[in-house]
Amino acid sequence: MPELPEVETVRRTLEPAVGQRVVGVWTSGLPLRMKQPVDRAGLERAAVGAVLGAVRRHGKYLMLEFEGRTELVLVHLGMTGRLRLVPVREPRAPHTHVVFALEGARHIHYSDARRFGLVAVAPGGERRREHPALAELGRDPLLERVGGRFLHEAMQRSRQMVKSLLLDQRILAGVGNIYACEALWLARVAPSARGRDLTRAQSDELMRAVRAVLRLALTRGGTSLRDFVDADGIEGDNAEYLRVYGREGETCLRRGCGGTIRRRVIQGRATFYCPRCQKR
DNA sequence: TAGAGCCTGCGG
DNA sequence: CCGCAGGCTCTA
Repeated sequence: MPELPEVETVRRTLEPAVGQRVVGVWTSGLPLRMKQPVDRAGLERAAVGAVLGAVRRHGKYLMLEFEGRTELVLVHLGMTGRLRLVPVREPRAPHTHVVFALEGARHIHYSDARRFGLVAVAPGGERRREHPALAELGRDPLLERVGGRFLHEAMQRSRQMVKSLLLDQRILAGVGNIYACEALWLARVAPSARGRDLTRAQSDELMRAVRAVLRLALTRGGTSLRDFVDADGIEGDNAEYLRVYGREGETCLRRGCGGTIRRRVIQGRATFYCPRCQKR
């Protein structure tokens, strides 16, 4: 479900909880990603009794930092994860796996039907990369200055298709299946092109396109195709602005193109593109 | 570096 | 019933 714009939308809507003290933690006991049970004792150590100091994000990961604590809570939404600020007496929605009880009027609920997500404890500050999930994370296109030169060089080291390289979180952190398709369309690059075959100019263009589609989606509160809602339960509007994703068989929206959008599977992921205006 | 696997829910 | 889903990880 969630790529960078959706995760950033959740981060922003979670901000009202900053400054509030955590008074308790509850976990369902069911395992999340890779059948890892949530470390309830770790969550208590990291959060209970402390004030939420900040909610940060890198790529698709959220980091909850607590004042005076050396550890942080790492959250990844997987495909169906939701992090919501709900009224204290609201019952837990189905598939709720973690609750942070705050001393104010609202609690933080993490729910995740498919349980592909992650809620874990990691070292804080500079040592956070010691957590395996963060160790190899690449550059965040909206938090760091990332140019076409970086992308171009990273792509030289592989012979994968450019679509797969955009999804590789070790290069750019935060791009997922929807925005990879959208950025490739915007940059007029075929998803099946080898990344290492892109010129430096194409890499510049692609990097600009990546940033553009992420930024635009963010201004619309993210893309809600089925599951995504922000911390207040509100859906994003970006789905109506997608140019290729999910539009198989429709006419290409590029002015004067007239091609027909196709769908093909690349590395197990549905890939939408216009064979007419996206170059190999 | 493909492919399977992890899970549940939805729509055809 | 079947295929499909916005992600990641482990395996051959």
